[in-house]
Amino acid sequence: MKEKFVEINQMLVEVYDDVNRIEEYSIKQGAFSDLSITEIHTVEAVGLYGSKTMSEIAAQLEITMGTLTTAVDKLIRKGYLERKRSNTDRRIVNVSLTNRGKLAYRIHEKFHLDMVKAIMNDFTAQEEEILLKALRKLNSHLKDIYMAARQSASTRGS
Amino acid sequence: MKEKFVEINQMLVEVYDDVNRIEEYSIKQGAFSDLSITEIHTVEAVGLYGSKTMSEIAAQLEITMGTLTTAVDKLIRKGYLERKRSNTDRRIVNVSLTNRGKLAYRIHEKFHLDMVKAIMNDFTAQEEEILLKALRKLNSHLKDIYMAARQSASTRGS
DNA sequence: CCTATATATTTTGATTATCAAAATATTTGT
DNA sequence: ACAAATATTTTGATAATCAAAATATATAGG
Repeated sequence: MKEKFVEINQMLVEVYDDVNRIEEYSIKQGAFSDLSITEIHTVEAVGLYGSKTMSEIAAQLEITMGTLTTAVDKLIRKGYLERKRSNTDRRIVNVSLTNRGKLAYRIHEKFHLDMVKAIMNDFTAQEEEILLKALRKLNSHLKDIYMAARQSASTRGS
Repeated sequence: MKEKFVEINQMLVEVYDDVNRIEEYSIKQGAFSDLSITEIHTVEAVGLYGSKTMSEIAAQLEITMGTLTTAVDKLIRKGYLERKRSNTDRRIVNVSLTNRGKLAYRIHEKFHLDMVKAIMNDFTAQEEEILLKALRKLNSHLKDIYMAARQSASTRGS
């Protein structure tokens, strides 16, 4: 029994590392080699449609706004993002993707989908279905664990 | 059909992010809060048994030896690692875990297994088996993709 | 047995990602 | 109108990383 857990853990760790490294390599080739993984993720967080505020993006990425400010500065310099002060509330900054940013978003998305397709290639429809179900469960469990950890981290000492 | 790929991709991305964050929180609590995730991974790479050379560890972690040198310096200062020059070849440095390092290793390992156990708790034996199979497949596919990317990255321009 | 070359590691100098806390600008509640 | 709250940026610091130069040691060929 423990054997199985050990192997599942091993698999998860390796999958994790591989995904990370594959993503890294895939960016360094390709048309957007001037973006780091972190930067791609910021582009992803801004999203294709409309704009988001600095607070929204920072919350989604779980980084401080200070960190985000410098990240956005650089992505604007590189031509992927746009910054616009809100007219209704001048404190708020609305960040959106430029056309170049949208292109980067779509290409990165395609890379992800291609990877999934390659993986699912020799899965039967039934296996696919079961995997999806298992992943949903796995994901929801992780979210629970994560929320609990987050909670205990933020209330410690209070 | 594409729908399913999109969801599987989404699940994988979220699992990835959650695992990362859970690990981070779990370290920041616990007895070894003076270690970062990167440092825990270095401890893991050194391993419980015997010693490894700088080159071996750097290769395993896919970082340069320069990076590793400073990482090892700090982990020695913190009492997790030991450095010893080989007697048979004075160029070689053998790195091993101290008792404190071994304890950190075991506790981190336990954290991983507990997480897997918590996740698998309400999986049926059959689901467990299928997830494991899927993970094996996923992992082997990722390794293939990874090797190909690595190859094309290292031969580009030659 | 020397010397050139190869190997293992460390040092140096730089960059990127990150944070917490202070500063700035703007809005809102009383 | 002004104090408190909110949104963001700036500042000053640290960690992780790399490539290239420097150092130390080993090995192979004459």
